[in-house]
Parts: sequence; structure tokens; C-alpha cells
Amino acid sequence: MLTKADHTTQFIIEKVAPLFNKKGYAATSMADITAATGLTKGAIYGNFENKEAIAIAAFDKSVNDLLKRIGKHQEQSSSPLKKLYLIADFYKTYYDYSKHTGGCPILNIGVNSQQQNSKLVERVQYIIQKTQNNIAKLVSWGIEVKEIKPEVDATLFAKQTYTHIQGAVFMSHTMNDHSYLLEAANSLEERITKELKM
Amino acid sequence: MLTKADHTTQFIIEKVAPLFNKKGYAATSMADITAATGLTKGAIYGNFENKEAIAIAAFDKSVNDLLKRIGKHQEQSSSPLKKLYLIADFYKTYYDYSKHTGGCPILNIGVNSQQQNSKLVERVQYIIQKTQNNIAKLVSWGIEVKEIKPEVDATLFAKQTYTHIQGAVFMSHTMNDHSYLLEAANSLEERITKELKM
DNA sequence: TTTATAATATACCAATCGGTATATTTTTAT
DNA sequence: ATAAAAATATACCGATTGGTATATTATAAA
Repeated sequence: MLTKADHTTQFIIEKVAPLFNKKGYAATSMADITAATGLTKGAIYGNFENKEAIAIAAFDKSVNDLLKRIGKHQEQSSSPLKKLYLIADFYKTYYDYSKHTGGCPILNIGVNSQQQNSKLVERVQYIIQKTQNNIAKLVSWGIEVKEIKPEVDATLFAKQTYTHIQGAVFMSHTMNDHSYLLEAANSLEERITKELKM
Repeated sequence: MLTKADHTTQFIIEKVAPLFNKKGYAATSMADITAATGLTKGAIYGNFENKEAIAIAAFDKSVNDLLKRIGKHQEQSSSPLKKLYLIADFYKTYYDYSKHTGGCPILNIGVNSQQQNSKLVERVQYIIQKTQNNIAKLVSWGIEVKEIKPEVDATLFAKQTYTHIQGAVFMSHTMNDHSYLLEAANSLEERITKELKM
């Protein structure tokens, strides 16, 4: 059964995740957190050990929401090649989505925590590796079922793809310009068609 | 003539630029600054109006150093096409260089200051636009002197190139892996050869 | 309805924050 | 060498930081 505190814990994470995402760990104060939740310090510290634990829970929530969304979007097809196209398609809508969650958690927390919070950095690295592996697996799977050219380097393609997309996320957000993500998505679709497709 | 204070001002900027670059505006305290310089608050505030002014001066210094370096690297050739190759070549060494300056100022300050310090964000945006324009101008120039195919979209190429590079900068630094930048540079060289070169 | 317990609010802590007034030292011009 | 000015150090300010001990309130079991 879900206790009262479980609900409060979830409530805090939801309210606070965009805050940490936007402002980063150091710039987000406990005062910000009590203001965003309408709760007092007593309630916050009754549910979390310290500020770092809140930041980690917030990051995990942001990332899980994102990964679920990408996963759902790929379910529209069961073909590995088409799933790759759907990943490109997903990022056409990512500017608006990430804007209302306070930015991309991978990018923001990755940059913000570089020398500061090793626990957060480790989590970012794990998620990046996981996402890259997923792309690489789709390519390998596509090769197996003969949708994708056998000579394609799955790992390299995954790295380059994710690198380009994260670059577009950064550019779109700092320049306030949707087009970087749109053009990166288009470019990815072209690469899939020209370099991958049988 | 350069007064004592002018030297001190420069000295402070040099010592402090990597700090702001690494930790961001909020996480860099005046205590960090006095510790890094060996000076007291009196000396710091005698040379700067406030913390924000130090952060801006530090960012400008980091960026100017970087732009000078890229500029110098391109002077190795007077051909626009070769200058584009030299830009790719520059970023093969950028991981080590940016590591010792505390990371890429464009990326770090761009992400760190998103909702926080509008003056810094404006400066980042200006530098990104300027750098993109420089790349686009090289392409246009290359078209004029018939080194580059006339049908190439200079602006689009510049945007995609810079986007990919910034993505690689992010990935290399958060994953502690030089190869993202190397592979992005290689990929850029290939694009120049296949899509641009006459 | 009473009682034990869980959850939240209040009031406080020392430490640190950015910033400043003033004292002291260092530099420069005479 | 001396006086004026410039630059730096010291000592302090109120506000805010993350965190905690305790009081109060809400919940759940009896």
C-alpha cells in the first residue's frame, strides 16, 4: 500500500525535477524547493536525506519520463529500421517537450555536474551508454533481418547519431531555435536512408 | 601605460576563468576566487564591480583565447576549402585543450546560464552566431573561387557542422572519452570531401 | 474514541553567501 | 625623501545557505 509519505515523496520529485533541470544543483536552494512544493523543510527532510538525494531522485524521474516517451514512440513499429526513423521523428518534437520540463536532463545535468557531483555524473554516463547501446542494437538487429546493410558499423553509427542529436539539443535551447533539432532529425533520416537502408 | 591594477585585473581573470568554466556562476563563490588568486576580497572588489562582472570577463577571456587559437590554426592555409579542413583538424586537439581550461566555455556557460544570467547567455549566443557565420563565409568563399560545389547551402552546412561539433564536445567531456571529438572531426572531413569539394 | 505512530510545521543552528567601509600598505609623481 | 594617490588587506554587515531538534498535526490501528 502507498503511504501518505510515498505520495508526498512523489509530489516533491515532480515539482522539483524541472527546477534542478533548469538551474542545476548548486543554484537550486532548499528555499526554491519549499516554494515550488508549498511544503516546509520539515516535510522535505522527512522524505529525503539531503539535497543531493532530492537532486538524484529528480534526475532519475526526468530521465525515466524521457526514456519511456522515446520507448512508446518506437512502439509504433516493430521493424528495427522503422524504429530508427521513429527516433529521428521523436526528436522533431523534443524541443517543445524538453522546454516544458526545464530542458534536457542529460545535457543539463551532464554539464552542470561535471566536476561537482560525481553521483549525478555517473548516472548521466550510464544513461548515455544505455541509449547508445539501444541505437546500436537496433542497427545490429536491422542487419540480422536484412533491413540494414551488413557493412554498417553499428557502434560508430550509434555514437555519431547520439552526438549529433545532443549537439542539436544544446544549440536549440541556447539559441532558442527549434530548427537545429529539426535539421538534425532530417539529417539523421537522410543518413538512415542513404547509409543504412538496404 | 599599464597600471598595477590592470595587471591585477588580468591576473584575476586568468586565475578565475577556469573556475567559472568548470563550476558555473552559482557554484563559484567569492571564497573560491580569493583562494584561486591568493588575493583578498578588497583586491577583487577593487578591480571588479561584482561577481557577475568577474564571470563575464572570465567568459570573454576563455572565448577570446579559443577564437584566437582557431583563427591561428586556419592561417596555415589561405584556401577556404583547406581552412575548413583545418577547422576539423583543430577539434582533434580540442579535448586536451579544453580540458586544461576547465571545459568548453560555449557549452558550459551556455548550459549553466540558461535561465540564470541573461548577460552571459546573450554573449554565448553572439559567439555561436559569429562562429557559424565564419564557417558559412568560408563555404561561400569556396564557392566563389570554385573550390566548393555551387549548390551547397552554406548556412545549413555551417549550422549542422557546429551542431555536430558541440555535441561531440559535450559527449567527450561527460564521457571522458576523446573519441567522440575525433570521430566528429573525421566525419566532418568526410563531409567536406564528399559534399563540398568540387 | 482513544492511543500510538507517522508526517509535517516551526524555530532555530552554525557556516557561508556576496558585498562594503575603513584601515593599511604599496606605488607613483614630485 | 616625501606627499598624494592608488591598490590591497582587514574586519565586518545582513541575508541566505543546508540542515536539525522539537513541537504540532494528521493518520491509522485498537
